[in-house]
Amino acid sequence: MGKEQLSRKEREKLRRKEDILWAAQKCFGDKGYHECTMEDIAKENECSVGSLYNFFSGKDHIYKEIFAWHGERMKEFAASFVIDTEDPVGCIGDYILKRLEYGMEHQGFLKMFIRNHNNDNFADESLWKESIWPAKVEMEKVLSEFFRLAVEKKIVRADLDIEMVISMIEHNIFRILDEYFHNFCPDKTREMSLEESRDFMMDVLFNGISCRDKNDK
Amino acid sequence: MGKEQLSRKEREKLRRKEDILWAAQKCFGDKGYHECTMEDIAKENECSVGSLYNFFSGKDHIYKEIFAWHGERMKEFAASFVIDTEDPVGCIGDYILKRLEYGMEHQGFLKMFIRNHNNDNFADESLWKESIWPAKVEMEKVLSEFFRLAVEKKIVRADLDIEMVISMIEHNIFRILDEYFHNFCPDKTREMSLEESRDFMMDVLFNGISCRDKNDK
DNA sequence: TTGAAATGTGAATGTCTGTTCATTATAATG
DNA sequence: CATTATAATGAACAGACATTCACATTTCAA
Repeated sequence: MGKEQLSRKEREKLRRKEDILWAAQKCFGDKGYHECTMEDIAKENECSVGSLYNFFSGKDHIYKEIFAWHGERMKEFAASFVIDTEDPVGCIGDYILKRLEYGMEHQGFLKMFIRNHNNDNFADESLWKESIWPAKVEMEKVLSEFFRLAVEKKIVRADLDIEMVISMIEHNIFRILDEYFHNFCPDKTREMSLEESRDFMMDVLFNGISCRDKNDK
Repeated sequence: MGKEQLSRKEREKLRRKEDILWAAQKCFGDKGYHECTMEDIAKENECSVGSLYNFFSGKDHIYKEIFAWHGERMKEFAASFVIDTEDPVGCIGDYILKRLEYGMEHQGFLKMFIRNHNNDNFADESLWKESIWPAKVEMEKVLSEFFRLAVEKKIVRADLDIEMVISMIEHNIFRILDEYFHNFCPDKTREMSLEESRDFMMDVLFNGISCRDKNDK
């Protein structure tokens, strides 16, 4: 990303755009696309409704920009992984933890993401296909490579459909974040760190829940 | 449910109500609460908008009735399970398959359910708490009992938080149904029966993805 | 300090859609 | 068939909200 050809003016404008995106992300995340009004966003950003239109052509433009922004981020995220051929399982653990951390840092977006995944909001196929799908593919390629290595090293069973396993992991990541975000059930004061959640998930995934032959693990 | 104290009139009225619920479920499922208009529902049900108001007080009343209806169904579903103390794992497999079948039979509702779970639509807490939560609890109690037995019989590891495992299973059920409903990725012609999906999920869950000591399972 | 360009503002506008209701059609009854 | 009760209809109404725009405020170079 060429950065220094921007004048101060331009940089300021960009920053203000990102402020709006941030505020909007929070609103969309909390309420969903339709329940979130332009006034909500304006209030969250401490500006007037009209101002929003100085930066974006409309509500769905804002919505799409949020996805585009994170699409880029996710691609960078995928590209940032280095493969440690000695320890593919460690890499997988790393990957999962980083995904969880990203989710925690961007709650608003994650909620938008999950909702959109469930086809909600204005069902704009292109939004999904253009911004997020390619990034998702990149990320899954990374996992895929780790698993290829793990199978090669006979750490992971060779008889499984790895794409399925990856899909399970992806959904599990959302499940964990889900449980952090929602508090449907405040009676369970399940205080678990992201690391612990990750470890639990990997324990079950790799070792299974069956007792081992002798006693148990 | 006392059934025969209803006159023919009343039964007809009830049937027409259920017709509307069915049509509405399809629309809400396809489009989500806000994108689905009363006219959509009327069209789907082949009647006029005004007619809907002869049976329901408004749009959200219809929405809530759908949840209430399925809440009842889910409670019956939970109550219908008989515990085979000899084979808890078989029971678990049965449970999962039946859940998948129910999901396939009620796609519209399932999509509504997932959306609502993600806090979308008109965020009416009471709807969730009153109709679905109790039913969900009942269903999870069934699974819980199966697992208690399985642990007792030393089939399943005793060192795991079973509630977590159940949560994983529940989400996996949605994941599988999700993949059946959506076709984001039409290149994968992954033709898998519900049984196969269930078996895959249980294989991974019980045995894990790691290679066994000698070779593999 | 000044004036012109950029940015901010919120009341006014138009559209979309849930709801109502006067009217028409259908069914039930004797 | 005549009469009454019940249900269906869709045009009209009302409110919510995205968008616009005329005007106010700020910024900043000269």
